[in-house]
Amino acid sequence: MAEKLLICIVGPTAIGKTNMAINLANFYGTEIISADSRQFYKEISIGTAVPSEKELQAAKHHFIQHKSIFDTYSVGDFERDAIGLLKELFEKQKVVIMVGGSGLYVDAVTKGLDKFPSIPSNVRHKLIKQLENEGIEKLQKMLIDLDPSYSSRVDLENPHRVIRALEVCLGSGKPYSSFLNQQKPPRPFKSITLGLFADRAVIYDRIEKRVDIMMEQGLLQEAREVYPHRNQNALQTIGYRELFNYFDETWNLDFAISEIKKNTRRFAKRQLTWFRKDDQMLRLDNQTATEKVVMAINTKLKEQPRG
RNA sequence: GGUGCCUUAGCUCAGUUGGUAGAGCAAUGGACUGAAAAUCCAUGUGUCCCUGGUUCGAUUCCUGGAGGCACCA
Repeated sequence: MAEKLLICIVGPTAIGKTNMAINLANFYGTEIISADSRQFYKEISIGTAVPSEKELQAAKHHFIQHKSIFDTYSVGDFERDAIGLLKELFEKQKVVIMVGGSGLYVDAVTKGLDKFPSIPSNVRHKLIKQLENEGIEKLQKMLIDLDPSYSSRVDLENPHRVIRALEVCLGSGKPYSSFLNQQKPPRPFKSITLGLFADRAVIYDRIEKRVDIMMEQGLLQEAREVYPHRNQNALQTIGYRELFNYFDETWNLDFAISEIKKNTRRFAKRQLTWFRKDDQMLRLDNQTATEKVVMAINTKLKEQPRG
């Protein structure tokens, strides 16, 4: 059986990933897996730049708006679902496209996460309460005690990191670090990653224009509909949080919009930091024509038989 | 046309009794294995408008210009 290939398209927000994915999917006659941690949720579409109706018809997409903001859906869930779907798709396809700006989610599919036991959600809730009431120092001490090895490596100032490690320690009775670096079974496909890039000024310009377009498309109304549920994790999302502050009357609308633009720029910068460290990536200008992209992929596959 | 005030980082401004400068915001670099569009760490980037003078030394004082604002004509 010929080897299966997953083509991943990554890059900062608003760079043109959706369009590239559709063009490649059509070229290979295949389907698209979305690896975008916010496009999963059906209640939020304008602010997450979900592909348009027309784009969704141009190629079959998966993991777009298949969840609700009331569901909890983690990277681990996504990894499991995506690998399951890929198994099906590769039965009829030689090539599948994956596209998304969430670097961790892309890595979960291509490289795999270590297996962790599932932890009851009340463990985390307790830790969050403890953080609020007693501060981070208490949690830092607990982690140093329960997992000295990991505590010497982790960013102890980062509450999310500390709480995650602690919930595993407390929920499993074993150190968080004991679950890391497991032998992972190799994926039954090879993958190649295309990184789309452009000058920073170009990216920022595209971001600003896209935010204006989102507002014209009715982002305000969409945000207002989910406003009562603002504490849901899925709504800790750029474009919604800022408008919630406007609904609160703590910000005026113009300021909220400029904050959306600023926070999107910073998000794009973080994405660039993440993707920059992948030295296997095939880096492409965001305007590269499809035929040239395909040629670049073929060249890359020849020079690097294993992926 | 006259008088007064202003010109310093991308922006708004502070400051140096003469020893080449610093805040806020913006920005930049980085970390990150089940919250990841989240979360966290670090960083001052500069013809101090131009010109000539005084001075060991001028962004600072003086001359002349340019631009801006205000008031008077």
